[in-house]
Amino acid sequence: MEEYLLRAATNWFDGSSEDDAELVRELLDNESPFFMLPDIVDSSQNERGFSSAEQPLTPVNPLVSRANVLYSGPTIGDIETALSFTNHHQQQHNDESSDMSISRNGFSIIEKGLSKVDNKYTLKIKSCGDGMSDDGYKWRKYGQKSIKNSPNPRSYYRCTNPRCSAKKQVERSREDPETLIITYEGLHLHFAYSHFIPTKSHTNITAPATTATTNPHPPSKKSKTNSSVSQVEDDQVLKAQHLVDVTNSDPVYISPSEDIFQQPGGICSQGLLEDMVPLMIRNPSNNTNTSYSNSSYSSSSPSSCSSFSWSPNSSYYDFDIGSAISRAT
DNA sequence: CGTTTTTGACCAGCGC
DNA sequence: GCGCTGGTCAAAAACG
Repeated sequence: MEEYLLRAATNWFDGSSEDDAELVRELLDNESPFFMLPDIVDSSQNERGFSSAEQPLTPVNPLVSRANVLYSGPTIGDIETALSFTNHHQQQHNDESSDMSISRNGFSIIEKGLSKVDNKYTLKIKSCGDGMSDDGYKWRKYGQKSIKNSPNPRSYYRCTNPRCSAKKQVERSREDPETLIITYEGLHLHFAYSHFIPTKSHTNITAPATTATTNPHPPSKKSKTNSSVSQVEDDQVLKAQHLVDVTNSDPVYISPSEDIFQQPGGICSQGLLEDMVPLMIRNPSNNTNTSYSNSSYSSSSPSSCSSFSWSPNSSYYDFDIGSAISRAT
């Protein structure tokens, strides 16, 4: 299956770049700690999700249509709908099963929800007690800044996957010290690639009509460094968009509020922040059973792309999410 | 010893 | 131009 994907993916990139092929090979490596196929990883017969020729190709085709979601993106309305669903669902879930309930993890409630500004998602969540958040990705802290007139520093994180440009900032709300403000930026493309599954018509590459309206990186970057990062991201986005439009010259937007809910276990499939953010707060409690399991993966990297866990054992005043995650695991 | 975190320095944008 | 601020870098320290 991997060879099939690689061959097809190489075709998607016009076969002009070995780097592209290398990239796809890496991204499609099911043993990569950065990558998993969430729809099948929870197979009880195969801990790693897939490895044999028995894995049929046809079931992945729906993912192609789901890939169209990537750059059309959920709207705030979708997210709000999802959030309202989550609150209801979580209540039911807690009634039925208490092992992973949010309250037992000392965390929490979506207090103020999610907003989107300049293609950045700002998530405000209220922590209970000394709880800290872990959105399921492995982040590397690259900076911390004291904010004027605020006792709480802001921490900067990058996705540990070198191919991925996703970033987030975490700070504690000035108004409410129990509220964490997490700002997500960029895309978990290394995860998204997994869902660009080819079909028989995969040679039909068209220019994406949605680029202008869905480009996650508006030309508002300030610094030189940001510009270079933006360039890389744009490059990745362009590559991904080639993939997105592989099978459908007339992309159909699939509302996540309809589509993701139909997935077994409600697991996020795209891994894009636009999808991950609403999803991970929508369904934080039932991903443990489907979390990535790979003994070769470093013990310091607890996260799978679709797992979602809270890390209750951390210092409230340290305000260091990354450290909290590491310590908790 | 390799990896991750810390933290001061540096840089660019912005307002005055 | 200058100072402030936010974001990033990178060397040192800490960690496992």
